[in-house]
Amino acid sequence: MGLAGKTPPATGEMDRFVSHYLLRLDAKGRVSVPASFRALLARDGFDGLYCYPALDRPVLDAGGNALLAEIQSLIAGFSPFSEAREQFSLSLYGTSETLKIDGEGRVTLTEALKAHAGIAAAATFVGLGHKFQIWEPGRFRAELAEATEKVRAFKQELGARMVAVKPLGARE
Amino acid sequence: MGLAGKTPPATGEMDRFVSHYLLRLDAKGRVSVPASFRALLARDGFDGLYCYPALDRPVLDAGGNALLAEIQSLIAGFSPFSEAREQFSLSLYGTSETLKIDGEGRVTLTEALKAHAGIAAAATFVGLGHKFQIWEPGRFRAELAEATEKVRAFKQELGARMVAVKPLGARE
DNA sequence: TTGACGCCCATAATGTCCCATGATAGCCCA
DNA sequence: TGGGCTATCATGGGACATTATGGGCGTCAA
Repeated sequence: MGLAGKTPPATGEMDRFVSHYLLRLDAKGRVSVPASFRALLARDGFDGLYCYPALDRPVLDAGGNALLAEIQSLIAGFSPFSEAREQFSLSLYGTSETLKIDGEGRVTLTEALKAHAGIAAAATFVGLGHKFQIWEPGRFRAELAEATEKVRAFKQELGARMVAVKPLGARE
Repeated sequence: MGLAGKTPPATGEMDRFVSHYLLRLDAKGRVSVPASFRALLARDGFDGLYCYPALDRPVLDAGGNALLAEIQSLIAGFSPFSEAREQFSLSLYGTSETLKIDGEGRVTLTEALKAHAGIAAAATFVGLGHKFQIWEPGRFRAELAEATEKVRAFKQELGARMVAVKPLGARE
């Protein structure tokens, strides 16, 4: 599908995962998936939650068809029987879970998933646009601070460069 | 972005956020979004209010599709699974909120947003063209004074330089 | 049996919707 | 040109829906 509008978003609804939420796990190990995320997954036509441990950091990537499509295209980019393709398929598909979402909008993370992210009593769900991540709250705070610092530095550098290139009245 | 509008602006309507308004939060924490801003958001085809804490100052940036597009294009510049993309998404989308606008044109700022801007009892909405900002009134006054001073100085410098380069009023 | 997991209901807190009010600004018409 | 009439706006508050969370029971499999 194209970039142009599709299903008219309902009130305040978005076609991307945004914001972040801190949710607690109950005694049975269940966590509520934020309502806004659930709404997006439903609109995306995905029943359940596609989830896997991120390759290089202690966090879980999750989402619906949009995420699945991205992974698919990544793997499709490698030649059919290449070593790389096998490895990517194995590490992405092989460790993925399709979690069931119960009537109240909760999921139960597997032990492997929780262990990878270091999640125990609570989890932070963070929207990244086409997908979202699930972090151990403390680690999320640290990561957010670091990421924000990087973006800030980038913005300043960008701003400085613009001024250098267009000294006078560079109007948009 | 193009200058040409899409939907013909009605009488006195603008295709940019301009001017500033001081609005109070009610007991439930709601604030009215200035009517002229709402009209622009509606014309922009965005239902709700996209809002996030500014990177380097105690202010909130807000807007509709135009603002969203700006962020999206920044992130789209990084390759799908790159570290940079993940961090930019985390910081930009992760701290964003899509606030719902109620039937009376009000929004409820989240605690995180209010904390970042230092907003408690009132807020100043300031038009910045394709987006607008939400300030704590006192801070806005101070910032405005400072900015005005800077612009004044810059204008004088610019005027002097213009005279040197293009002696006679070369206007667009 | 003993869990692990599915499905159901209960509840407190929050968020959303709807209607009411006073103030303002714009408009029409004499 | 002035004077009121009305649509719009900012604001207040109550009623109701949704959310996150807790816990009860069966079922199916070790």
